[in-house]
Amino acid sequence: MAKRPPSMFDVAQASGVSHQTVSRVLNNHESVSDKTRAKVLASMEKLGYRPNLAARALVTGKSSTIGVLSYDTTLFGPASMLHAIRESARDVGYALNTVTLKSIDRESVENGIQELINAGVDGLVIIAPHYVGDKPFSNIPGSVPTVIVEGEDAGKIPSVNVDQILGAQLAVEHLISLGHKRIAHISGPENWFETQKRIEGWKCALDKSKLSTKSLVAGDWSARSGYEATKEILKDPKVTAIFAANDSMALGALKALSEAKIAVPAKMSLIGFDNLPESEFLVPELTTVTQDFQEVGKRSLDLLIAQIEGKKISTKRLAITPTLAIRASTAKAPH
Amino acid sequence: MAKRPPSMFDVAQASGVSHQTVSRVLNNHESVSDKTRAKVLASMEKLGYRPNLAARALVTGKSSTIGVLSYDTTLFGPASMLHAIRESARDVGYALNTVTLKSIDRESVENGIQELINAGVDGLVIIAPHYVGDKPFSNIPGSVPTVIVEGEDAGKIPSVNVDQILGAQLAVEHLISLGHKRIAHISGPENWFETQKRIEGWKCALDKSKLSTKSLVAGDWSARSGYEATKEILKDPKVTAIFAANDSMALGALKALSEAKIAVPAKMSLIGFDNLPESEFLVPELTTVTQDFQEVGKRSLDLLIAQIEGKKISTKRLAITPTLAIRASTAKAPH
DNA sequence: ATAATCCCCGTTATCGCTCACATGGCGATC
DNA sequence: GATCGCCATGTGAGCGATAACGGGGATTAT
Repeated sequence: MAKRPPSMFDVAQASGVSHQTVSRVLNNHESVSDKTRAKVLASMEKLGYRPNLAARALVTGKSSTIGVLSYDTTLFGPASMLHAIRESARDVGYALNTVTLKSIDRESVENGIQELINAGVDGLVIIAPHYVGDKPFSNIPGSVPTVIVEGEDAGKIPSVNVDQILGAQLAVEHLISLGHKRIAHISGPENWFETQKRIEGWKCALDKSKLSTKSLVAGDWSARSGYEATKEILKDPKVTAIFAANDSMALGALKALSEAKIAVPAKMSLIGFDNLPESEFLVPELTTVTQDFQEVGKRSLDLLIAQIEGKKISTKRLAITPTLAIRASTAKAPH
Repeated sequence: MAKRPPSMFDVAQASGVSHQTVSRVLNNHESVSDKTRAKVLASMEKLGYRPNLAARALVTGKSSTIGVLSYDTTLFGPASMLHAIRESARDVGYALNTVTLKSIDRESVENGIQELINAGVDGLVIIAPHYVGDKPFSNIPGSVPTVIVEGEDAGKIPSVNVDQILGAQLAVEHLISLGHKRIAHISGPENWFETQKRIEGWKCALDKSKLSTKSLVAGDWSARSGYEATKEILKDPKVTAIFAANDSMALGALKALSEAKIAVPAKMSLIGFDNLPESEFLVPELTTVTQDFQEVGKRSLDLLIAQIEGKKISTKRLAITPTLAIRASTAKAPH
């Protein structure tokens, strides 16, 4: 027999004031004398009063919830991002309503967005690492504050991105500086935003040094795909360095190289992307690019909250700078 | 100028019925003629009507949201679990409100629970891999349906667990069957539930075979800690096999063994726990224990929904059976 | 002493929905 | 043909909070 939990009226009655005064205390309204405030707070404590969020949401039209649309959250990147966003959101008093997509066709993206909007979120964070075709996110009502993370530009929606091109350039230029001439790339799946940017950075760095041979094999972020891709790459004996678009694929590459009895870094240099906590403990320790997910999460939430609170936003495009962690898997080119 | 979105009354007016009829259509109530139903649905479509969840939650007292209390969701285990729960929840029409804990003292656990309850969740999934001291979760009102995942028994709260003891036994017995006599264990942090269970399974298996030497070093799930722990273990030259309590630590162990020039599995067998997607591509491929997180998530949600809907629950303790994935990192003991 | 001004607090309406109950119509029953 | 009963629909209340406005009492100004 769960009896009805105490409402404002119960608290009001218990402390001999009106429910409105209770509401004022709750919202830290100023025009309440210290004495009554204390009285009300005492009654709230005594009765174990908890405000009913649904009722508040109904009347204010604000749910104090932000919606996050994401993709496979078992992957290190999305998981870290989500975690960072959650932490930031909690700090500013927002709950999270997360929808994860299984596939990323246009329809499921729109469904996910619709679902979140129906749930009454105050704002939207879209972790959109894929290209979804033309007019993405067209069904977001203009009234819903939105931030896009790691996604393609979508009109005037603010976005936060790690500078993927720069990250790839850092990696490849490091290899070039070590004297490598033929640097293969294991990319992510074609329809990912990050994939394209990293390819672009890789190509750009090669072009800058007039290295025209660009051997590219696409993976799917998994270790298995890195393993397979590397076997493919090894058909060209001139390749002396591999830039994998993430650490998992680099790990798979390591296995393929080991099976082919090609020493890393003596005969082949290898570089990854993401800096998994484990990467430092691979054999050999993996040189990789570090993205500050924490920072991305924090920044995107700042941007979102600013919109929700109706503040003017100065920067619409925020780029986070990645850094290179140089470790043992890269060395001077052989010869 | 965001004008007010259409409400039931708008739909009612547009289709010439009462708001109550609209409500009935919305909730698939039977006593509505096909003709009016169609008419109402058409108006809803035309006006772009979306039910206001907050209003519904207010009057029904149900939010169609379940709360999840979890720990560091960047770890593979919790992340997978969370993902599975989210999928299952969505399938049955529930949203998720997740709170992640930074530390796991009793107070933050209770705060987290309180926070979720205040938010009006219909049920609670507590992923509680730690021992939190006595009377954990004591502040959960009896009226809030709850399921504990991977946690210690807490009175009459239903729980779903992977059989960690069995998992550890499988691992250790596999090593024993290969002739290993001295099998060291790298455990997780002491205050984790899983740590204790895996230690128990390890000890139990050793006892069964009358192996009395039990060298145990505690790690913290990280690759680094596995690396350090292994260096410690190697001080005893009689150890021929290591059972690490998760794959990340096993990966760290691999590095320490490589540095000590101890061949795996020729001189040392190594076994992990979790079966990370990457583990199959380590060098050598890692033998490990597989937990079906998907299943755990699905089962726990079933249990929760059953409670929410007031059904009788037959099983209060659900154990999921782990399996052993035998790969290249384990082999016959040397000599 | 009277008017003006604040400060505190109460009254009433409202958000969008569901629940409990009332009502009208039509066929079946005797 | 009057009674019953069921089906389809409407009416009114109320969920628990905030918003807008109104009003008494003490303080200050005139």
